[in-house]
Amino acid sequence: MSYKDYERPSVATDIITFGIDSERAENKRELDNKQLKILLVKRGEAPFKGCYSLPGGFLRPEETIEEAAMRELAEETGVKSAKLIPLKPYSKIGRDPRGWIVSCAFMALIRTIEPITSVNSDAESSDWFTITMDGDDISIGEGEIVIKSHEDTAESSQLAFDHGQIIFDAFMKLKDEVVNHDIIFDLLPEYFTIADLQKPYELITGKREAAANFRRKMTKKIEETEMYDNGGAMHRPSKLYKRSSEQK
Amino acid sequence: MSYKDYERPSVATDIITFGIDSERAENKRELDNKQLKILLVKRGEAPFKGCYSLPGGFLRPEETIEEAAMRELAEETGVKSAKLIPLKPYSKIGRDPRGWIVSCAFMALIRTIEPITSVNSDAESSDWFTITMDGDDISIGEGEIVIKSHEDTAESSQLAFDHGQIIFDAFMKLKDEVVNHDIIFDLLPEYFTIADLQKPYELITGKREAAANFRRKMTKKIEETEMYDNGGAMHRPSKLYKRSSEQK
DNA sequence: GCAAAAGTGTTTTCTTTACACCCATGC
DNA sequence: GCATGGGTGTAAAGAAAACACTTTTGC
Repeated sequence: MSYKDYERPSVATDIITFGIDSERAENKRELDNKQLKILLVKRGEAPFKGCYSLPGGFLRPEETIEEAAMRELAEETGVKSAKLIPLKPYSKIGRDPRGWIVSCAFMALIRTIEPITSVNSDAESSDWFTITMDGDDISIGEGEIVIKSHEDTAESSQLAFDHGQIIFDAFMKLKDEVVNHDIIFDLLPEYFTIADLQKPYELITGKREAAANFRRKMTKKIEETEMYDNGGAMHRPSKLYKRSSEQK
Repeated sequence: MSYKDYERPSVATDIITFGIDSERAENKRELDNKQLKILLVKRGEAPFKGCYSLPGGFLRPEETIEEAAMRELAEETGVKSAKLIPLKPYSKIGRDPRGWIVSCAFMALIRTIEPITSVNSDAESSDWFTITMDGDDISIGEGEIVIKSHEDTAESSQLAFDHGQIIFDAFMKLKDEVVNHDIIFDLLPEYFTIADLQKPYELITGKREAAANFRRKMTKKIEETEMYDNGGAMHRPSKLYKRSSEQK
């Protein structure tokens, strides 16, 4: 019996894209409001029509899964440049009512959030949603979607398929990677202030850092430049830094 | 156009199994010789007939990829109990000469190395091979197979498919998990001495640890028992410890 | 007694934390 | 001047590394 005689599943990929959004503060004294956001699409077709889901789609011949993930992300959301990090395969029986579909999930990290440009036929609309963590529970948007760590996350939300589980797993992985590796830099533009670094760090790890100490912890990993940033704010302008070129 | 109209790849899984092997020292004064080993099978059929490869096989309907991995591991090598950790999907075009095959790779950790019992038709024989790391290069067996970090690992060895790459990626992941999480305990039996803990730790991280300091670093994570271990060795017997029950 | 490993204690060094304080900016 | 964040200094607390030393075992 050859391997070709086995039945084959469809292979899909789902992508959870993280980005940092900066919103100008109303008060010119204060810092920009930063938020961690993820990219969701509203499904325009069954199954789960009207639900939110992660962008994704099916693997095609002559492409790797990474290429498929980048292609789907661009098609459904217009995002073209991202760092891809493999998550894990999701293959539970019945996870997709359409049939036997295995999804290889990826996390994508982008440096700047651009307004959504492109939308293809599968998706009704795609948009950025704020994601926050409180303890081990995750909330998306204005409290619309909550993923509790100790529940069956696939069922407990307005999210399609097992995407609640994927989002939960991804957030935990992101947190782990930020703490143990230097993946936070993949969420920042080339030049950034130390506050640009600290706020996202805190949003993801869930821990407040003392500014003076955080600065020292990071100086090993960054280089200072001769540029300054001050969007007309009423306080001392901040030096711009970049990731140090060694030991990347 | 429905998703069903797309061509589908075959989905496989490959499993890299790590275990710690203890060999009685000849000198009754000395400690057991411990080695990190991985499980390879010698391929009995084309392609790559005669080459070594990771155990693995195709995903079947009505099972998850994790279940497929455990099933294939048991069928090809007799290993029945293991902790599975997802690696990543391997999908490069042409990675398998038989056709379009995507492999979801897993790492499996076992607590005790048993002699190989079962061998199915696909594999000519399966066996444990010592794996060592020197810098970023990895050697398998008695210097028979070497995987260099900066070469095209898929080509440079007697390993089938892209399994050299998978083994390399897995070792790096194992090292990372041992340093940053407490995954070393999944390679040990329930009760162990501190030396049982230290030697594997050093083999995987590639760093020697001072015994007194290593002990202190680990005491937070383990509990002592009232049992002692001394295989008739000419030195003070060691207390047996177990992983602490909290914060697992 | 001897060699080897088990285990404890102490000192030094480095890292993390907490907190006080000065600097620069726009209004 | 004032509020706010940028940035430096310093001391205390905690963790990691280095090293000396005692304990226990089988022969």
